[in-house]
Amino acid sequence: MSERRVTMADVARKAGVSPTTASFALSGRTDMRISDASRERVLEAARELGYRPNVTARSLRTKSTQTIGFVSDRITTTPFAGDVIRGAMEAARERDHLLFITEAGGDRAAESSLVHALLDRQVDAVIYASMFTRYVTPPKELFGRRVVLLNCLAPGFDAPSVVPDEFEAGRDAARALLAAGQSEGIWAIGGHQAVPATPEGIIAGNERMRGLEGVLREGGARLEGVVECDWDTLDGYREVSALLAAGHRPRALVCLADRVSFGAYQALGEAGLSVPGDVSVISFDDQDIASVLRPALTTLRLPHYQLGHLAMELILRTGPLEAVVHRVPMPLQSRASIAAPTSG
Amino acid sequence: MSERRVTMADVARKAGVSPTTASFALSGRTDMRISDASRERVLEAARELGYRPNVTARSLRTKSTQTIGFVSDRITTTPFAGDVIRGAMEAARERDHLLFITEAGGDRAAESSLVHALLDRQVDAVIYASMFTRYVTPPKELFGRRVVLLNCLAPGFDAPSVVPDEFEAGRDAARALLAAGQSEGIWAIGGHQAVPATPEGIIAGNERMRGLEGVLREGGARLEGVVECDWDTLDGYREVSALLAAGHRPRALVCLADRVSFGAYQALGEAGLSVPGDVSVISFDDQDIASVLRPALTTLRLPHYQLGHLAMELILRTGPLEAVVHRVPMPLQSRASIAAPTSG
DNA sequence: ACACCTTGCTAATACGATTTAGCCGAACGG
DNA sequence: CCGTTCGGCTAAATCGTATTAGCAAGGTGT
Repeated sequence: MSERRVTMADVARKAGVSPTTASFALSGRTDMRISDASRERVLEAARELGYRPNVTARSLRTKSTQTIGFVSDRITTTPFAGDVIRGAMEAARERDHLLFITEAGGDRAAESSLVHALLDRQVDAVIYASMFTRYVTPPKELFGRRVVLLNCLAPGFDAPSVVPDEFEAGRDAARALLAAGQSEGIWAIGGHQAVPATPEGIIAGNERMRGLEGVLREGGARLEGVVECDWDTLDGYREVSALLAAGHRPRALVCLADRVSFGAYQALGEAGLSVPGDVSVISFDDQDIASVLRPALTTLRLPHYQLGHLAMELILRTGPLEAVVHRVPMPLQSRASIAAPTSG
Repeated sequence: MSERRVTMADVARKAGVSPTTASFALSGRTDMRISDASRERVLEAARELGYRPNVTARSLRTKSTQTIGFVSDRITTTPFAGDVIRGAMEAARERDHLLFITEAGGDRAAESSLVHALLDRQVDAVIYASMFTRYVTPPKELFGRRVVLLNCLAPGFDAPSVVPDEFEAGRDAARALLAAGQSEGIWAIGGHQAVPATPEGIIAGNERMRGLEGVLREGGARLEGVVECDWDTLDGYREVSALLAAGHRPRALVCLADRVSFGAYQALGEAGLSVPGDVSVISFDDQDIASVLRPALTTLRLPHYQLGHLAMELILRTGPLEAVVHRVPMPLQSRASIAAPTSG
């Protein structure tokens, strides 16, 4: 890319020393003795010439490119968005690293070839990310490499995982409801089964439900019912409408995803029920719409940024990686959709 | 990263030829004569050993890293999202290139240091992107480099720009309204002025308005009024409420951004007006919520993916880059928010 | 006076590729 | 029979940096 860069040889020449001396002076290493005078002259020359080391050339010897690869199935979809990348990027920047971003779109062959492309460029490590929490089997090219799994689990694959703490989030949802005085007429919308149309239910759904039911039980309360539905707006709308049509009068809805809440709002509105006056609603994810809805939705936020940040931090930590599962808290976003039950 | 990679020397040894021969055989160059037999043996050896060239080592000589840098102010915000990156990434992948993604968060110093980090890694070119269409002055480190400006314009900076065709989108909005029979009581919500709170209005707003008014005029129609407001949901809600409270009865609303439409929907709903029965609504951007709203919003889509894709295509085209402005069409997403005017 | 350290530096090599220059033998033309 | 060409290969240099090995000068201890 255009005019020749200043090399270390240029700096050495200008400072009147050998490249070896220049190298040691610039890297600031003390195990080789360089006089203060020489060191000063080298640094001065480097400054004047605007010298910047060529990282790729350096990596030939040092084996470190200060570069990390990021492989994901899909980064563009709503639930698992750019915040993950941003978190990883900023953690990388704090340590002068740069991030290659790739996306395989769920195609195994593409995934392999992207991993190769990364390894060909000598990345120091790879973040293998999924857009919703699930079990994965990373491509064989990654075996034995420095890898962190982001938002996914791979039993038998020797690498740490970073995932949201869905279980604790379920517990917090229950606590929020109990704290508001809600203990009866609580329905869960979204269910805990593996729903083919929305595979994030497999892990997230089960954990959230487990946490939720546990705390309700401890608090002497229980779910009045569980409605299975796909984790999308349309199905949320349909299932809550059906629930109301069947004559049920819930006091609180725990929607397993914000998209479901959005559908629930519509169904409740059409039935003339107000949120949170007649029905409290709490859900999970904190997508963008959650804060824009009227009333604003109380929800447990998927900590996208923190997930990305922690994954990168782990990678940049020196020493070997331990195959541990790191659970990142899902903070409660307290907004306007929860209230005390009306005495009616 | 772990076990030693197979090098070209290994391949040459196994094939019983010199590294030189191996290099020529593998690169498939014909200007050096290699017998078919030798070539075959080299390729076979490479296959058996699973040889992959070390791109960073190669780049030392060739000066090409097959690597592009992406610098943006912010990629995570809603309006200008991951689709841009995806477009750029896929275009890169088609040509075996990889993308460094960076984000400066609007900080000039951070921007400079990120550009340095990219150049230190010998990127072949840089995409300089803005999250909304505006005038920029790229950091001086990029002068004289191979650069494409994405979603921004920099007069005096010798590089091509890729931007959405806002003007033509304005014209298409007017055409859609006229085609539905709407020619009276048309209000523009959002205005064409530079609104400090929402700087995307500076270019996008003006162009959209210019196109809109032009076609209306050609069609013998005109705007009944223009309401200035910030490009967000809250202000859209307020201004449309105020408009209705002042006794106006618009037949069609052209909202300059989807977020404004969302607020307009709320205001119209509260006033007992239905979309599109009483009032047609069309807007710009096609954010995620546009298709989820009831009725689904007709809008002109910001072609994020295409912008990213074209920018990368330009970069990977051989030959020098011409400082031309490329305008990418904003396709009309025809949904349910436009209808013929009621005779009332 | 001699061996021995210490200080402060440089020469040379390595990293993994590409590329230039050149070598050897066979064929070919006159 | 000699000079030239051509096919098929290799040696060596190069890219920009890091690192190992070693060298010369001066001081120190005995």
